[in-house]
Amino acid sequence: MPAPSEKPPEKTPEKKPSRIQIRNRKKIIDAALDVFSQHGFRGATLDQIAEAAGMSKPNLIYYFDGKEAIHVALLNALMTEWLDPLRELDAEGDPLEEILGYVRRKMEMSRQFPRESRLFAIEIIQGAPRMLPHLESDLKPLFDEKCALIAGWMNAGKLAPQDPQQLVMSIWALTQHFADFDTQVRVLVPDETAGWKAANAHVETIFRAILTPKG
Amino acid sequence: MPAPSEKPPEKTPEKKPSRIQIRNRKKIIDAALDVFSQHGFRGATLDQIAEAAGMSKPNLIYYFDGKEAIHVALLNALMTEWLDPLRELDAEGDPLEEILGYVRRKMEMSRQFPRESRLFAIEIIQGAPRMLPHLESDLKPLFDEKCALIAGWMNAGKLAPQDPQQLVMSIWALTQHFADFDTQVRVLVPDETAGWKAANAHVETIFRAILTPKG
DNA sequence: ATTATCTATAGATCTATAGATAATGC
DNA sequence: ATTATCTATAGATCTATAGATAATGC
Repeated sequence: MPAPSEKPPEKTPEKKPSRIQIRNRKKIIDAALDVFSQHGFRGATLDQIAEAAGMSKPNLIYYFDGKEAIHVALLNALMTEWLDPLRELDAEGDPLEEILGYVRRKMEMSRQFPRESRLFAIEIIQGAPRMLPHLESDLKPLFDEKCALIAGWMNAGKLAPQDPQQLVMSIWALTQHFADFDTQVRVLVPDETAGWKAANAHVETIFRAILTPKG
Repeated sequence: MPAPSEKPPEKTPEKKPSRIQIRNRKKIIDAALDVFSQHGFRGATLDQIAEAAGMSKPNLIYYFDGKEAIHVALLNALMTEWLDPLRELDAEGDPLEEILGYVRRKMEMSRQFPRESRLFAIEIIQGAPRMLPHLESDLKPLFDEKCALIAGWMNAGKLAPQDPQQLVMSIWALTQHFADFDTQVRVLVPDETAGWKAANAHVETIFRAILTPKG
């Protein structure tokens, strides 16, 4: 057994960041969201991020260890809030309304945060090289927990029985489509306002139809 | 009015390509599909394509005008067959079975041709810089035509009434999800065979539920 | 004193071309 | 003769660093 150390057990001796640190790291992360969500990791350049952030390229590297560190920091920062709507699925609520509420929140996120949706989409399509650990450690347990909750609701006869995993993935597929494939949707349904309204209604119809327990 | 020309009206004096031309252009396009579908246009390099095609980098440029020409040729070559399942939607068939058949064909394409699905997905997510004209000229007319057909079926009481545009986009969103987000699906539903089976069943349930006319 | 920013540039990577050589088709 | 392939490399682009200068916080 080692002798007790003099030092208190401070694991990371990081100083607290200054106000400028905080502000500039945020600026960089937001600029990185713009650039990475549009071009993917390899297609994005530090020049583009620096331009979008309004600072010089070496200054980016002053705040982050490099291009990859910026990307990882961005993914980390967004992952938690991206999963919040699913976390809010409440075992105490009315099952059908809980799930429809989740669907509505996801649609709202697609409308308000399309960059985040596209960032994750590109990363996953490309094999999630920098996000796979997060999928395993963050997404999987939450997914399993909520699938079990939904399965319980089905067993109690509150929802039409079906594969809970497929149900949740269907919600993602449908809601995120409108953010990720916006370019295509705008070609086919030029009226954006009417399109969103119709999309919301259609998605709600789908899940009401398959979830409402029969007789 | 110009005097009639001596020459016959040959528009493009291209010679017919040799067997080697055809074989090598195919090899390059297939290699490009591998690389572009995984990394997107900017993230892909000619080195990777050359390696995948088993030929030297300058040799790629001998067969195509450059990186962008390869990408465009690839998109052109795939667009037609990618839309074939939708073209097959037959006005003479049974409406519900026609649409369920289309859904099954799309699921089968996601399973068999995930690279093609991802190639288009990345291109569209990034704003379709090299595909927007095709969306307007090829996809849009076909989409409008088939939406009109579906609307007719609904008016005739053969299908439950709903927004045909949203219906078609829902089919795309759900079926393509399993190809594009395969990495995530594999984390959440590790058993691939069972996963596909459940996915097929679930997607079919959804469209049967919302399309079957009431009463 | 420490933190933040800038200019200049090294070194790697990438697209594309030049120009020579090899293979193929009449 | 024409088509196909290769080596070598020019020129652009990109990430990251070095090292000097400016701004900020006790």
